Amino acid sequence: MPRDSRMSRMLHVLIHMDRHVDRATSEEISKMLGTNPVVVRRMMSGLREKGYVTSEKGHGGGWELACSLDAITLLDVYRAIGEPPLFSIGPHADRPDCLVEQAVDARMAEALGEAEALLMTRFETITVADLAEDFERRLAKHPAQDGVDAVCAES
Amino acid sequence: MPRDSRMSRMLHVLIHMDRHVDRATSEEISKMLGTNPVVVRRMMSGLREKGYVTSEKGHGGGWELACSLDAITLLDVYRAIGEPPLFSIGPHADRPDCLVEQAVDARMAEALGEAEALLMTRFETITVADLAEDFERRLAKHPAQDGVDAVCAES
DNA sequence: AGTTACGTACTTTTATAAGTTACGTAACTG
DNA sequence: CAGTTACGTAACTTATAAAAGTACGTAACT
Repeated sequence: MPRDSRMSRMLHVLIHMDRHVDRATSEEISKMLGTNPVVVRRMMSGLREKGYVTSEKGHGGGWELACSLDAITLLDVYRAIGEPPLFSIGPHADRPDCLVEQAVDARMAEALGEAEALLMTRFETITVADLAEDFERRLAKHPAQDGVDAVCAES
Repeated sequence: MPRDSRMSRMLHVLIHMDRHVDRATSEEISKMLGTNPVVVRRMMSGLREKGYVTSEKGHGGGWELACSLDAITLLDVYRAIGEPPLFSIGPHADRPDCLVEQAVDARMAEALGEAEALLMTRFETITVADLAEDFERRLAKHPAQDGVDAVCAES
């Protein structure tokens, strides 16, 4: 199974919307991400529910940022996309009968839980605005490519 | 894709081999885990390469523990099964052209890397013997089920 | 020689993220 | 108000990577 890239893609979109466009349709965003408008709507609906973006139907409709990027943390985005499973390792059975397995799984879960907690605190301290600044710094170091060309050539 | 449960299963096997049997064939182990002997050989081959178990062919052959459980940490087992990917979230592209994406992915990788590092240090401090002790404690609290019955009823 | 059991290349199955189709609804345009 | 644009969403299909399974080879013992 492919790895879940929704979080990375949503961050990508948020920064683009802040820096490069006032409003964008799902169609436009989907071209930027190299995907399909329906996929975009699906991914962005979680962000809308949390109030980070708004959507308008009909002529001149599309998506718009509803707040400043420094008001959105990576944790917010992670939650907005539905807190997908973090780890690709884990126990074999949900409720094993074997006591050995129970002991093994409990300790593994403990260690994984600590790692998850750390990741969540890291996500909480990073705002999307921080990432946008990272981007600006990268842009400054790539003077050869100007403006939009350095951005989403293919994505 | 199903979640990778090899680590949990290998720990399970190591503890069983220490407590309940001197030597076990892949066939026997596979019944314990509810799987196929080939799967067992594949999973255990990494442990053999690291010297934690030995295997013998032919009559009376099978698998045997080659060291004490307190000499094996969870990190050792994680490495022995080939250090599989830990996370099920990640970037969409391997080497994105877009500078926004690069900035996003870099920070995400940093946070994930810290979580991974923490998990590795936790794995390093836990020995398989620690898990075996956890198991003994659980067994003491379940006097109704005796011996092997409390172990791998189905697994 | 016959049997047991590991070793491994190759094939099949399965889980899940991603993508697609189809159709509904809301909002703007002329 | 008819036509067009664009989001909303359920249902279905595809792609892909991990895991499981099959087949056959080899080593070791009786």
